[in-house]
Amino acid sequence: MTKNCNFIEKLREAGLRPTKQRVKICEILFNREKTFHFTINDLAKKISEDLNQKISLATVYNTVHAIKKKGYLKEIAINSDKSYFDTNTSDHHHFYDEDTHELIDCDQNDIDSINIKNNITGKKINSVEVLIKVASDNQNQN
Amino acid sequence: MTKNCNFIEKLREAGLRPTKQRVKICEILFNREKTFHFTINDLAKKISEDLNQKISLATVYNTVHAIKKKGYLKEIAINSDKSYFDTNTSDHHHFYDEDTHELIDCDQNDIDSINIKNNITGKKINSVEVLIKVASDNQNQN
DNA sequence: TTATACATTATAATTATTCTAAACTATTGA
DNA sequence: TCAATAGTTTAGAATAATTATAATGTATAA
Repeated sequence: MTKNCNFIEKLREAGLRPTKQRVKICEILFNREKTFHFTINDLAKKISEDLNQKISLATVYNTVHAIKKKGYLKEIAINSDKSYFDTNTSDHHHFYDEDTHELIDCDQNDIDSINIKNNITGKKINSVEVLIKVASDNQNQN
Repeated sequence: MTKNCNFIEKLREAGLRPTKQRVKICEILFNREKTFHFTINDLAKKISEDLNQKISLATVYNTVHAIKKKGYLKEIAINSDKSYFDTNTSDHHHFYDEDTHELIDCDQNDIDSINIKNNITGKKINSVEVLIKVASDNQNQN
């Protein structure tokens, strides 16, 4: 239960009230060795599996977005009807497996750093993300 | 009207029957100097503005996807509830203006070519896309 | 030109996400 | 401690993008 206190502090620092629901969601998202990717649907399913108590879908959306706004989650742009999130907020890129619809972190060594030589005038760059779409060799693209 | 014949040929070559609707959509998409970006909604609106006759939304979706499958359109991954398409099918990257929700082609000179040093085993790379999100300097990042 | 396979259409269905308004809860300060 | 209040959760409705359906229409091949 010391873990919970951990998240309570974290949420408080982020200016988010540490409600039961938020703490539970933080546990699921951050109380693990490795970072991971998820959709809201994945998360909602995991919540109802791991907990005996349910959290309203609207709350899951609100909470994920609140946490994301504070910078503890990244949203990954993929062509899909779903939004993907990443608990790894460091600067990194992704492979997207079009067969399995799985997102995979791209190791820093897998790709040279991206160098933008010209930006749009009057704008600042918020993010630079590379998405590498892959699929089985024998499968037709798309 | 020679233009139409042009698209009729193109569609036929792609194995798509050159129906009235498909030809009309091709005209709107490809009968112009510069390539451009659009959402299905943009396109549907433009159709009903330019033509006196309407094309069913379902047909717009079907046609765009059929044309895309043949490689005459690219779909661009943006974090959004909408799908963006690009009539420029060459290898290039994008700026996305978060203020105006506008997609802007990234010139080849604006960015060094991307070099993937390690791919996922057993998969082939279908595409490598860079999305550079920009916004006004004085605006807070989302 | 006629059969047939493919397309179009309006509308219903589906899915992801956001909104709403009522009930609830964490926090603040008396 | 306890009430006031500001922020949160919730179920369900609303919205928006997209896909499915099934009837009607049309291009094409023989």
